[in-house]
Amino acid sequence: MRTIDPRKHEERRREILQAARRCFARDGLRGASISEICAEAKISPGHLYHYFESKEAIVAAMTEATMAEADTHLDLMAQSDDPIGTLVAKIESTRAKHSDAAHFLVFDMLAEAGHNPSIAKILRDHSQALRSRFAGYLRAGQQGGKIDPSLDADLAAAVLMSAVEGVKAMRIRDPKLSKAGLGEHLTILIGRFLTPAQK
Amino acid sequence: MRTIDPRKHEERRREILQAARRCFARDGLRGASISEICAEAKISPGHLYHYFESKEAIVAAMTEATMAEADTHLDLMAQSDDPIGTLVAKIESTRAKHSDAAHFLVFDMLAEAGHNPSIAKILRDHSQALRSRFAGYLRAGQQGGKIDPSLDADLAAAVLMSAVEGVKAMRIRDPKLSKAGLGEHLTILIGRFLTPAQK
Amino acid sequence: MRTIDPRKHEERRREILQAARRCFARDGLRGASISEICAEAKISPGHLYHYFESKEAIVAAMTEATMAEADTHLDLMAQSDDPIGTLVAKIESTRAKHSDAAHFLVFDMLAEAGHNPSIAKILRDHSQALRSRFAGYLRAGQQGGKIDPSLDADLAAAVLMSAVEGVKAMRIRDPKLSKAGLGEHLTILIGRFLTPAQK
Amino acid sequence: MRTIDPRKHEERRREILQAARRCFARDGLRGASISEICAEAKISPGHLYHYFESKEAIVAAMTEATMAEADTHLDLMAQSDDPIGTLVAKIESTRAKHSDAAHFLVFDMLAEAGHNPSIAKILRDHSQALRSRFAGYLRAGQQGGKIDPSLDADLAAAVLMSAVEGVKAMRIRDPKLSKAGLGEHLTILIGRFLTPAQK
DNA sequence: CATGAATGAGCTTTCATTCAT
DNA sequence: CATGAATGAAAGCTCATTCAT
Repeated sequence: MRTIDPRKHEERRREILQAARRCFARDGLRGASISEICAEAKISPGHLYHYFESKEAIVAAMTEATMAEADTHLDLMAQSDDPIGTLVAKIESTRAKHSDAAHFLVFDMLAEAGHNPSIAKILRDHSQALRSRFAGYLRAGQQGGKIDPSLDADLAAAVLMSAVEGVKAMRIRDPKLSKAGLGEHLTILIGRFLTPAQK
Repeated sequence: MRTIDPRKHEERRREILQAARRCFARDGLRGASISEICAEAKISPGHLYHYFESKEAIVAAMTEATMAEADTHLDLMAQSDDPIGTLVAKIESTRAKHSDAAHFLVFDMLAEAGHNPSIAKILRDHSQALRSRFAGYLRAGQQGGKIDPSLDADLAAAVLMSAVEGVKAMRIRDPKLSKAGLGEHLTILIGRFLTPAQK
Repeated sequence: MRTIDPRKHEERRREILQAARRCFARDGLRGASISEICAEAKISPGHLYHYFESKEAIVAAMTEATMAEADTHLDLMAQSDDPIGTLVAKIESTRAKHSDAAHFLVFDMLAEAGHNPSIAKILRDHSQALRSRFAGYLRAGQQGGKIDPSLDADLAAAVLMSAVEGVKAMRIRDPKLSKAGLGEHLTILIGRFLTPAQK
Repeated sequence: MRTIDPRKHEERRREILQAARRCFARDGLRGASISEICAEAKISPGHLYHYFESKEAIVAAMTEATMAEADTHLDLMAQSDDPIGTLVAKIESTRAKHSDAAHFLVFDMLAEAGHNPSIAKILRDHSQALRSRFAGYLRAGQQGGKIDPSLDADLAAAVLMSAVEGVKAMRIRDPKLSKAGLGEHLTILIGRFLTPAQK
C-alpha cells in the first residue's frame, strides 16, 4: 500500500535538474523562468516545489551536479600515463559532450557567484577539492622527476586549471579559432611549464 | 532656444554608463534594475530613455566601453621593452584598478553573450581585435629573437589571453588563493611558453 | 472485510478538529493551510478529505465545536447559588483553560462571519441560544429577588455577554492590563448592574 | 516644470486606503487581494507599490487610520455635559457612519493582531492612548463627585470601553436585537457602574 | 482506509517602458 | 531637457483540491 519510493523521487529530481540545465543553458540562470523549466520538465509549478524549495535551490543543485561531473574527468586523467595529453583531451571531450550553449552556463555560475554566496561556496569548495587532487597528482610527478620540482604544486595546479578553463572560454568567445591549433599550443604551454629545467 | 550641445550629451551618456557599470558589477546584468541605475546616475527613468532606447542598449554600450578600456592597457604594453613582465603587470594593474566585484562583470558579459547575439558580437569583435594586436606584438618579439619563433603568433596570443582570463576566473572561484603566488606562477608559465628553445 | 466503525470515524474527526483548532489558533483561519493541519493531525491530505469535504467545512465544524464547548460552561453556572460570582469565575476559567492564542480564534470567527454566511449563522444561532438560556437564568434570579426585576432579562443578558466578550478583546489589545484588576472591575460592573435597587 | 506635489500624493494615498478599506470590509484582511484593491482604487498593481511597499503596509496604514478616526469620537464626548449619554450615542453614531460590513474589520484587525506583531502594536498603542484619555476624564468626574471614587480610573475605563466594544460586536452577531433596548440597558449598566455609592 | 504525487489557478511583487506635464 | 506617475506583463511561489495506487 505504502508506496514511498525514494528511488523514483530521486530519479524525478534528476530529470528536473536536467530539464533545468537545458533551460538555463538556453536563457541563462536569471533568464530561465520557473514556468519554462516546468514546461521543459513536463511538470506543474506546484509540483516542482515538492522537489526543490526555491529557484535558487534548483540553481544550487544544478551547479553542484555540474561540478561533480567535472570531477569525473579528473579521475580519468589520474589513471592515465600521459598526463598532459589527457588534460588537453579533457577539454575536447567536455566540448563534445554538451551543446555549445551549455558552456555559457559556467560563466553564468561565475557571474552568479558574485552576488550569491551559496553559489560562490559551491564553486569554491569544488575548486579547492579539484585543485587539491590535481596538486597531489603533480607532486607525484615531481617525485618521479617528470615535473619541475621548483614549482609549488598547489599554485601550479591552479594556474593550469585556469589556463584550461580559459581556453574553453576563448573557444566560445571566438568560435572560428582553430580547435586543433589551440589544443596543440595549450599542450606546448603545459609541457614547457611543467618540464624540469634542462641540466 | 534649446541649445543642444552634443558634447554635453555625450558626457552625460558616459556618466550614465559608469553608473550602470557600478550597478551591474554590484548586482549583475539581470539583477540591476533600471530604477537602480537611475538612482545611481541621479537621473529620472523617463530621461534615461533619452540617452538609451532600452536596457539592452545600456548593456551593449557598457560592454563596448569596458572592452575599449581593455584595449588601452594593451597599448601601454606595446610600448614596453620587457614583454613578459609588462604582460603580467597588466593583469595586476587591471586587478588593482577595479574592485573585485567588477571582475564578475566579465563573466556576466560572457554569460549574456550566450543568449544575446549582439553582446556576443561585441565580445567576438573585441576578442579578435585584441588578439590580432597582441599577435602582432608577439611577432615583433619573434623577429627580435626574444620569443620562440616556432609558435604560431595568433594561437599563442589566444592561449595566453586565455590563461590570463582563466586566472581571473580562478580568483573568483577561490578568493583565498595567494594573489602573489598566482602571479608568480603565471609569469613562469608565460615565460617558459614564450622563451625560445635554448641552444 | 472493511468494518466501518462509525465510532472510530467520529473520534478521528474530533482529533482532526482539535488539530485544526491548534493550527487556526496559531496562524489564523486563513493563515493555516490544509497541509499544516494534516501535519498536525498526522494524516495525509488525501485522507483528510474523507472526513471533511473542504477547508470551509473544517472551519464550520470547528466553529460549532468551539461554540458547543462554551455552552458547557453555562450549564455549570446554572447550577450555582451565587450567580454573579459564578459568572465572573466562568470568565476566569475560560481564560485559564485555553492559551491566549486561542482567544484570537473567536475574533477570527467573527471576522469570517462577515463574509461567510454559514459561519455567520453558526455564531448567530449559538449566540441566541446562549443568550436565551442566560436570560432564563436571570429571570429566575429576578423571581428570587436577587436580580433587579426592572431589567429586561433578554437585553440584560445580551449586554452582560457583550461586556464579557469585550473584556476578552481588551486583553488582546493591551496584554499588559492587569488581569486581576480587570476581573475585579468586571465583577463590580456586573454586580451593580444586576443588584436590585436598595429600598 | 518640477511637479513634485506631495499634497496630491498624500491625497491619492488616502483614496487608495479608502478603496482598500472597502475591499477589506467586504472580503477580509486576507481575503481581499491586491488586484481587487487595484480595481477598486482604479490603479495598476505596479503603481500601487509606489504608495505602499507591501500589502501588510496597506493593512497597517488602514488600521491606523481607522483607529485615529475612533479618537475623534472621544474628543466629542469629552466636551459633553452628559458623559454617559454621549458615550452611548457614540456607539450609535459609529454604527450609522459605516456600512455593517465595515464593523467586521475590527474583528479582522483583532484576529490579525494575533499573528502580526505590527498590527498588534498599532492596536495596543491606540488602545492605551484612548484609555488614558478616557481615564483622565473619569478622574475629573471622581473629583467632581459624579463618579464613584473607589473605582480605579484606568481599569474602569478599560472595562467600560470593553463593554461598549462588546455591544457593537453583539449587534453584529445578532442583528435582530433591539437597538434601542441595548442602548438603554448599556446606559443603565454604565450609570450604575459609575454612580457613587448612596449614603 | 490511506498515501502523497500532481494540478493549476491565483497570490504578492517587480520591472522595463511610456506618457502627460 | 527633465520629471515621476502610471502601466501591465510576467516573475516566483502557495495552496486547496483531486487522483492513481
